[in-house]
Amino acid sequence: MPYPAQVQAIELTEKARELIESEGLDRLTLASLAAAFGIAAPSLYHHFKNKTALLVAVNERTGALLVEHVQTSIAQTNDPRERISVMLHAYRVFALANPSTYGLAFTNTIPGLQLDPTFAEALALPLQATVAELVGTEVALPALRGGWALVHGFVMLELSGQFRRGGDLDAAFAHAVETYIRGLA
Amino acid sequence: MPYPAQVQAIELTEKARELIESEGLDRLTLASLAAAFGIAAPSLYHHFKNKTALLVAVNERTGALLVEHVQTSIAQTNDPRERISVMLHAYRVFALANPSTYGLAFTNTIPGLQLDPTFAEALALPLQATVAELVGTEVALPALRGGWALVHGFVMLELSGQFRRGGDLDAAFAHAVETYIRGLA
DNA sequence: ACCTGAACACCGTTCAAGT
DNA sequence: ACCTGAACACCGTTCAAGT
Repeated sequence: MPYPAQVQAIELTEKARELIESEGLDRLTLASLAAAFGIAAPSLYHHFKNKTALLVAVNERTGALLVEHVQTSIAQTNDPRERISVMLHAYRVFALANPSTYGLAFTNTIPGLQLDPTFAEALALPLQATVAELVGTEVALPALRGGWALVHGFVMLELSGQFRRGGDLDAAFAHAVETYIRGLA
Repeated sequence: MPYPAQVQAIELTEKARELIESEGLDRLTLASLAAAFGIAAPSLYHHFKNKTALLVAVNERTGALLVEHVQTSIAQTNDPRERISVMLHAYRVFALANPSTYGLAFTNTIPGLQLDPTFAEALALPLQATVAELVGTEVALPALRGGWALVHGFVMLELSGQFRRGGDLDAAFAHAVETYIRGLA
């Protein structure tokens, strides 16, 4: 017998993303998510295999939003060095604006939560040619990885409150990015 | 009435650290830890306020081990650039050898788990003078933070399996470190 | 002071029964 | 096909009672 679906996987994923960001990951239970749609917790198993699958979907959404945000930022300029700089800064802005879900996407304390393999590629694609232009095709990949590591590490240390000796973190980040790009020459 | 203690907080912390590394964080329950000492789970509350307090203790131990490992490495050389390079490489070696506990120390998905504030200082101390020698006292702090961000980010991306386009990761890391140090000039 | 068994709250998950 | 209440397993935590 047909039964009108009261909820869709995409809505659930988006709501879960919002709840993680507003209430914290530990406050997101299947019961609380279901309650937000007026349904019971077991109903969620018709849309996701289990809670991990739901979180994986959230991470894919986070990755897509990040890629989108970063890609729109690079239209601003054509100079190779500035393009890299703008992209790394845009990346940080997104991470700081979405601390809980960004952190979740890269955590290794919860098993089975890896981001989709195509994510890194989508992120690197618009920059690969630019970087190759600067350092040559051969070292373009390691150079990109270093830049990614720099932003990711800075943001994660920031978000876990490790920079406690004061100082302007915006300036420190800008300095780190400049230093790395200068070293690429 | 006196009752001989069957277990000490330090032993519990160390065993917890080992279990997290060998079995995974999700497999460490208070019952399993207690069972490893032949006692019951509620007994642990005489040594730790709750599970979070136990994990904080584990993180402090991880931080101490990391600082120790990194500090012994820098005795090898006196050249400023090489000192920084050696330290960053030693840092990565430790993180890769202790993936689960290193990740736990910097996760932001579990509330209340921040590392002791003195940790970052202990880590920076032996390098601060060296870096100042290279870039001046004024930018020594941001320069250090950038270096820390680079290693931390690289290792975390490595550990969460984000570098999936092949290539020699050891070489990529060495390249990133060289690039950053070159940029410090 | 330290340890225990019993009990509780919470949460992910399963399932037979409803529409 | 989708949803539900009831039930179960697991785990962190509390507590009164033991040594």
